[in-house]
Amino acid sequence: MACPPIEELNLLHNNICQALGDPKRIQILYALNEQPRHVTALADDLGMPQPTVSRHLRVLRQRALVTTQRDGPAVVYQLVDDRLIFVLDEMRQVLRDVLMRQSEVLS
Amino acid sequence: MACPPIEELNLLHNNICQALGDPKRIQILYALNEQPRHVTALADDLGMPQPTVSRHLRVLRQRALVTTQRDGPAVVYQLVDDRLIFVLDEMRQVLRDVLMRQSEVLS
DNA sequence: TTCATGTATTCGCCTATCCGAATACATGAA
DNA sequence: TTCATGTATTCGGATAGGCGAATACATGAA
Repeated sequence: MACPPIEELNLLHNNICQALGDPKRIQILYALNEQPRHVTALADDLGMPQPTVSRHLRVLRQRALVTTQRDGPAVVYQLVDDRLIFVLDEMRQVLRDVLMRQSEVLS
Repeated sequence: MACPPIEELNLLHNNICQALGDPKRIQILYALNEQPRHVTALADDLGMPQPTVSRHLRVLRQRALVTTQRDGPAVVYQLVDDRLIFVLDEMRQVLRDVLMRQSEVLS
């Protein structure tokens, strides 16, 4: 039950939490969980400019949350670990519950 | 397996991911999980200035991740839901596994 | 080598957020 | 009411991170 050492919390923050710091990156993670994709396919499917997607993917790649694989001139991105989505889903569930309890108190 | 609607992803981002966007706030969440505390106690235990802690707590409070309770002139903060820590621990575990696999590949 | 396709980066600007220092506010006791 | 304690906010400056537009780079086919 002890707090993890500060170095480990910084690791957690730098590698995962910071990567989740933009809603578009969360959207990209969910999209890649649904199916690995080319950069252009992601951009089309999510309605974002290609450079924007590429920049966000770089952030995710630098933090080792996605992996890449060449396919001719294209690059296929995929999630490095399904559990990232599980964790996001759990956060959504916690949020739902918290907001639910909160609205009950207010009523 | 479909992606959640963008509005829900924004909710998730605004309420939780953004709150995890500073390592000091993660530290505070872990500290509060260990034991609910006054602002000053938190500041002392974590070695942060009181206004800094207070500002971070406001962020957590506005996102409903902590609750408050008056105790004379002091204010006791506590985690709104234990699962927040479970989620953080799971993220740490995923990160450990990913980094482990990565170092195996490199060797 | 040249071109078409697909991806990554750079630039400049703008906004968000952090911090330290100072100060304002809230509570309860005397 | 006044004071001591504890908490919250404001201010200014610094930094980080986002975006659009333009451009550079990489790959494979011809």
